[in-house]
Amino acid sequence: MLRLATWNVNSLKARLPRVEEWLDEVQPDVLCLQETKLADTAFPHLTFQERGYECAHHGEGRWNGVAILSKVGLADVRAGWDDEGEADPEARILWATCGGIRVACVYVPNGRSLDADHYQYKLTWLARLRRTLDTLEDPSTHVVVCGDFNVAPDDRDVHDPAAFAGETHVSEPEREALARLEDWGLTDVFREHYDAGGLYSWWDYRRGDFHQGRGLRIDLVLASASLLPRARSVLIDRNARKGKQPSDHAPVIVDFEME
DNA sequence: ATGGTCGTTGCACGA
Repeated sequence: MLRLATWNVNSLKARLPRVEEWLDEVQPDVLCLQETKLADTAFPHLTFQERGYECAHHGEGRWNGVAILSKVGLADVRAGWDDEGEADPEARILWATCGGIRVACVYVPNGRSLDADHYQYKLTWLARLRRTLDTLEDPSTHVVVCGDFNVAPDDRDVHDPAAFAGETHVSEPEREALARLEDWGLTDVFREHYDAGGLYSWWDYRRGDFHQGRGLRIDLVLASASLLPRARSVLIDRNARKGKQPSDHAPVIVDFEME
């Protein structure tokens, strides 16, 4: 079994004790982290090496930052876009091959508001991700694209769809951009296993939203067709959202049956 | 109706 997880930790520096505790409990083989908010030189490699992980980090310092931790190999690491276009001004995508899976760890731009430049950046970013998938050398490879997509795929993933009208994370262009990734051959593993709404991965720190069950499901594990039938279980670990100094996101864990 | 809470080489801004 290969246990893969993704978790937006909202600052790895602030969250390191929680991440260590969680790693010891859950023991994923591969962990993708978003919003490390660290420079590469500040990444706590030793903390993870002690637990048997090889790590790759793509950071910029204050904001963003993505990492992949793996106990099952970490090969062909690529940070940022692998195309002829301009470098991304923000550290939001990292690739590595782990245990026979080509893994992309993504932190999709938030978008802020529908009229913001950042929203256009979000749409452009997602389209560029689709084009990157189109250029993968061997389309038969097992592929996982996981992370914080900042898009709720459908209204089941939103606690109050009416209240979100006109906001980011639920707009049709974003959902279409996500659907273009799925068109390539990726499937939202959680949705493949559960039809129910009301299961979320992010809750605003304010207003007691977590306690009140007001969240969004925006943290996704997308798996290629070859890998999808190997997913034995998928879980949003909402326990990790409880207690002292939690991230505002919960990890998503998938167990894949591998050879 | 409004604001609320986290994080950051913080004292405003992003989420």
